[in-house]
Amino acid sequence: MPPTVIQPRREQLLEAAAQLFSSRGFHAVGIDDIGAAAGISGPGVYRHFASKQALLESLCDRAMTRMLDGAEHITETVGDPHTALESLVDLHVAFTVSERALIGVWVREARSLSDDVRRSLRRRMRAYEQPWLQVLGDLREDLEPAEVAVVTGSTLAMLNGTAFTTPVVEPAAQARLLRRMALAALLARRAPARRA
Amino acid sequence: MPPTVIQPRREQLLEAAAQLFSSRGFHAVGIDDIGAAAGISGPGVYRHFASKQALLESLCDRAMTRMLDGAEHITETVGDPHTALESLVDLHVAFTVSERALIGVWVREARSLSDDVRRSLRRRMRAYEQPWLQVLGDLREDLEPAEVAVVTGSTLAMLNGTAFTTPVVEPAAQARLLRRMALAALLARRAPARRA
DNA sequence: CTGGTCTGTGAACGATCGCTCACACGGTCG
DNA sequence: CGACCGTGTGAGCGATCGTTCACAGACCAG
Repeated sequence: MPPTVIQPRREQLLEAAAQLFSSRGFHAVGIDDIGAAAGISGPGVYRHFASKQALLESLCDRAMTRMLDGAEHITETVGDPHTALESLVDLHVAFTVSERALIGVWVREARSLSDDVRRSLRRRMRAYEQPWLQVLGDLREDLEPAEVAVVTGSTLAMLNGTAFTTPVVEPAAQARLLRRMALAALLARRAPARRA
Repeated sequence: MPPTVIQPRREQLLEAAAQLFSSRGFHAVGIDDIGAAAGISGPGVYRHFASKQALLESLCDRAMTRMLDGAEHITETVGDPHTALESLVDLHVAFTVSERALIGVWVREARSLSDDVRRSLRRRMRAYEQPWLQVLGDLREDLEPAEVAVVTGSTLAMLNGTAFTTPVVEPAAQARLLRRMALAALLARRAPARRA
């Protein structure tokens, strides 16, 4: 990606809104703030988006689309459940470091969406979790399906949680740590081996 | 008021605000909503709290106080680092199931606090994490202090994340699952043992 | 009864904010 | 050139909402 590319105004607005919504919250950000952050001011935003809600919807839709794009790519190409799980974890970890703002918006501001849009996104989210449930269900025959869902959801919550804290180690090291923790949490069975 | 009132009005308001803020978000909840949920309406809230902000501050302060109360109790009574870590995990898991609303408010609405209040709470949060860092630092000599902080923060994020999803298994089973996952994530070392 | 405090109410004010509108400027096309 | 269109602006409208205010009933003291 070349530095300082002149992005179209619409892309600038989405980028600015992602940052602002993620750091200050949807309701605390004004249209003027978003416009100003993108180089225009106030009502000029409405030349590119129908409403502030539409901006939020575009952001959440974008986050979900990017997640789904990668997830489908995994399940087709991998056979071994264990390596498939590792690939899923790697993918999501990479997503959390490259799309921090989008994750923050999705996790914290989904409540500000209209009911039907939120339902649609929740459905797509379940589709994203589907390969996780599939693979983990094969690897964890000690768990009920509902428990598999809890383990998956909690692991994703851990990874997404990095969007709320300012990174304190270099991204690569953080990614390695998160990968290891996620796999350990996903595969933790009863009576964990206490080392002497 | 009918004699159904057992809790003082102030407590009812805090309870109502916790539920509403957690489910709908601070900015999306009106003073009238809070009052109505507590049996009074509108400006009557201002007989008990100076402002809507003050209500949010009371809630976050309460969440932090309850967490800190238990955490100090642990580090004094336990010597073995491993059992101390288990106690810390058990305590936080119990907290996430008993105080879902407060956690949801703290995690998602801390941005709506004034700067000084938020700083004060962050400082107390670091105090809460202190025993975690201490104990985990002893158990994980393979990690830098910064990495210990990342592991601790990610684990807490996983546990707190349960406040965002509707529970799908019974609380006791969920608590067992979370406990196991948290300990596995905290103690996951390099090259996790792949069982044959 | 009189005065005071506590807790509640409805009405209204003031500020914020999302959004609309009339207008302006710079292209491109017929 | 004139017409159109995409994109920008400042002014302003309308609605929401946090907050204040004047007032009222309950209770208690003297």
